[in-house]
Amino acid sequence: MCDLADADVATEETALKVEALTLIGGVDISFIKGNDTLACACLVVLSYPSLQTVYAECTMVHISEPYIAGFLAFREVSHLVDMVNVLKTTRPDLVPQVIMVDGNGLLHHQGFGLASHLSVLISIPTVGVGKTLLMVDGLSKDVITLAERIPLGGGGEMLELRGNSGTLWGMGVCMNAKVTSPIYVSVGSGISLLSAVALVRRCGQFRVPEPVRQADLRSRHYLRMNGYA
DNA sequence: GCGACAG
DNA sequence: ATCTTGTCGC
Repeated sequence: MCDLADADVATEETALKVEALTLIGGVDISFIKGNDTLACACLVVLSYPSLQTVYAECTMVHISEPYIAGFLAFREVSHLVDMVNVLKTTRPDLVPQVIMVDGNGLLHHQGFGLASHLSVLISIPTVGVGKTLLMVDGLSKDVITLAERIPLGGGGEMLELRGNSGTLWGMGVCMNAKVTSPIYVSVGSGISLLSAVALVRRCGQFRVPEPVRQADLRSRHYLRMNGYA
């Protein structure tokens, strides 16, 4: 028996071993209440496992595509790709081995959400982290209550997100016993679901894993600091 | 037709 | 996504 929390970060040959994991990235885009075309994109890099922010960049971006559930990638990826490319040329020493995205990966109508798009475009593994459940393949709110719940060390648990077809789209994850509402973890690419869940659970005690949380906090802080909110 | 709908 | 006050708990 092995504790899930100690599992490798991937099961493929190109396995990203935990021992090799030193940097985790996080991305998020925050919007302004009355503005639909101006937003702040943020990319952060945290040391692992200490979770200290070693890089944080915020940039105002022009949003040209509307928000349509299922098409989030068309609205946000280009800006996220830009930020990663800046990091690659500016601080190649801080390019993370994996990036957590505020959006789904496999948990998507076409099995290819924002996290999947980003991963492919930047050639870096990603983990999709959704805060609300995207109903796909028969998934619904009650699936959360009927789902098979697997207890995790630390008091948390993960809930299988299985659709009518039997497909395992992702996992509902509660960071610890105190967190009631789960986040929805799904594979972007370059990492297995169980490894993604194990990794997410090692990213703090808040409902949202630290990399995504930091990107969220910083992008919002940036907007306020520059007189938008 | 109706409901659901990541951020 | 964003708008909001107080409130409960470590």
